[in-house]
Amino acid sequence: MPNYNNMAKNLTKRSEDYSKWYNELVVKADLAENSAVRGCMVIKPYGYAIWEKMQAELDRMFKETGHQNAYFPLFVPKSLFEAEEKNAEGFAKECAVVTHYRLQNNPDQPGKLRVDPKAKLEEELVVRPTSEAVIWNTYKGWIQSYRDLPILINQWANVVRWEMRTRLFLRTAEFLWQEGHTAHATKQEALDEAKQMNQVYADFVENFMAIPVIQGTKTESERFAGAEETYCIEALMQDGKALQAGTSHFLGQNFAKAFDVKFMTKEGSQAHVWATSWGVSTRLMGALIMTHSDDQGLVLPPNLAPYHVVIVPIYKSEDQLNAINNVADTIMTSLRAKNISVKYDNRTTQRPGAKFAQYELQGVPLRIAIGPNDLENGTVELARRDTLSKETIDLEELQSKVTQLIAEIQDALYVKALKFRDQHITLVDDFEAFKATLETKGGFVSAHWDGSEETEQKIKELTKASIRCIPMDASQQEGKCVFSGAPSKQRVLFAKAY
RNA sequence: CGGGGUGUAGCGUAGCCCGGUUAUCGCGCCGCGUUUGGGACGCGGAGGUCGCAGGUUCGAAUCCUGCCACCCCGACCA
Repeated sequence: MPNYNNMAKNLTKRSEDYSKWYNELVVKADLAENSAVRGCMVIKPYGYAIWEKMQAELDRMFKETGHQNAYFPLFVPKSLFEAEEKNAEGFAKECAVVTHYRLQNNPDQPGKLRVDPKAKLEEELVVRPTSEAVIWNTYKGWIQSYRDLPILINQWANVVRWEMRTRLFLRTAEFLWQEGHTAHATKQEALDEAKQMNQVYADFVENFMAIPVIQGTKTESERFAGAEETYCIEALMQDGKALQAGTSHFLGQNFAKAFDVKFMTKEGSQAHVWATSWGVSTRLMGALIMTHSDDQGLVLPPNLAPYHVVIVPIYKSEDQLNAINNVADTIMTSLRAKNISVKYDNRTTQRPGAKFAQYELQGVPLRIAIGPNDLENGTVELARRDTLSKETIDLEELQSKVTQLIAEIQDALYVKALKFRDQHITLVDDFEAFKATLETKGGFVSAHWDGSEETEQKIKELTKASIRCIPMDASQQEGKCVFSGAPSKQRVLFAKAY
């Protein structure tokens, strides 16, 4: 029996039946035998359906907060890319670069192609690792007056970061995400926007994905390249490692200055605009898996499940199947009337046991089984995925029961994850305990820090734990740095992270 | 780019040290039949450049050399 739990806890583990498990959602891209394009993933329909649910809800939330969608080019001319120095420096090591625009037949190897040396680009194009450069270059032409502000735009796109090492879901070479880029007349407005969007992420991840998060700010060394402040949401996975689930950056005037984006104020003077950017990616699907899944496979919160309920018929004869089909039709009509999505699996090519196992692997929240006994008694068997419990209930109660359970499961998943997370936040005041906690228990360690980058680095070297965030809601408290003993005003959260 | 490991059917593997019939087994796949309340069973069948190139040999999955790819650990990172 493969240990699916380990796979759920740690997506990086390679194991006998690993592929069978994640194959429900994605497969590793197998592009070409000697291709350098590795660490990309193919998102299969079932996995993509989950992503679409996430997209739809985020999109709704963005629009509710006044944002609009737009789309910007994939290619960034090198000269634009390097305009904001810190940003360019931060991403330079992981850029894919287009140098040519044409292939031709290879005279030395008939039937093969080669890059046409005459088709060299005058200026190389960087495949966007993020879109600040392209977008700010564009905003420059859109902004003249305070009347043009704010600009509140989001784009759904793919980006490429040529990481040295990739991890399925968590760090693929190409990934899907959304990136919001806003421009404001005042510093305060931009700060409020960055915080607001971090709050939107926190709400989405907690309420919709049932994953508890901690909001905070990043230390300078963990900050986004080119940002003045990075807000983040941090989640804890079942294996005790932290995962950065989303970030929202206050960019100050760095990009406005780099791209010369100025506007005329009400008072008639020229000023640089203030900026934010914020994003979440398909990495959230990794967070979903590593937070909720168990030995039998995925566990999906109802909000994200491509279908809430699956109906499996159990029959011996064709007559029975026909009778069950009728009952299933009635059930589907009744549930769909309550906006519950239902799949009826009456394939004759699979046996019930195989179907049960498949839908558990897929994490479908509720399963209804209808068999000969149920036909006789006017009942169905209702099983929930999160607790793996089953009960027999009357058909008349089904609609209300399912409606109630869907809300209950969404809630139960969050509560369970929250309990686990809270049990894995350990307050620590000396370095020995700090190390011991990380070794034996994992999770977040809440400790005092003297605020110096040097201490942060040393701790990382010694324990592999980094400062995940400086929590936003933490109370001020006098203390001594867990490493240096220097005075500190607030605890921060350390953890080993993905 | 450093340190370690692995490449045999769609997936997972045995065989390799010690060279010798037609390359092993399981899952999956196809056909027929019996089955169907938790991943069915029986019988039959299809599927292989043994990572690639070269060498040694009467003979190479097995030994030698070179190359390539992938995995794990580091540095990098959402």
